[in-house]
Amino acid sequence: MGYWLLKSEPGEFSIDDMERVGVEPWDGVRNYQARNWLRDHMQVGDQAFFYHSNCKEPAIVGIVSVASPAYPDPTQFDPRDKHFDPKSRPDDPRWWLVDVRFERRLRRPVTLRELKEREEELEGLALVRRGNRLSVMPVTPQQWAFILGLEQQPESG
DNA sequence: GCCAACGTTGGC
DNA sequence: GCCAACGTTGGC
Repeated sequence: MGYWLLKSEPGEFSIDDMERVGVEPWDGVRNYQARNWLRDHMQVGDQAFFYHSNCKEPAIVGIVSVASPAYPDPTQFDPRDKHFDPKSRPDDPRWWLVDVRFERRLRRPVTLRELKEREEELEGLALVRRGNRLSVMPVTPQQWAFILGLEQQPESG
């Protein structure tokens, strides 16, 4: 079982939206490293943290699961879509996605600030590295378990 | 292949 | 809204 973290701007698509729709195509990823994780490493059934970025309180707020194998992101071929990529060809798609399924909310948001305070335990997690912009990143089983442990504690600091 | 310019991300 | 960090682009 693989573990991941997916960023989403709550102004665009929040955990509320995720819960309401149930299953969502994770489209719009336009970063090659993130694309590679999606396309080459995600497996159906993998678990992922749902992270709110670029907002008042950046935090992990929920858990989703991978609900489909990777397939070409249809928005790259739609000229009216803001994620349209004129250089991508249907016979050689550049951008891929998976469907994700809502699993649950965390008992409380586990904030970025809090995660950074525990950098010793979360060493290597891209999210807490300075300047990181990756929107799809792997999480180790140890990091996954540690963050689930944080969820069970009241926020400190 | 270098690297300056530019656009985007995302915390603050 | 600011701006540092980073990825991409394109001239050379």
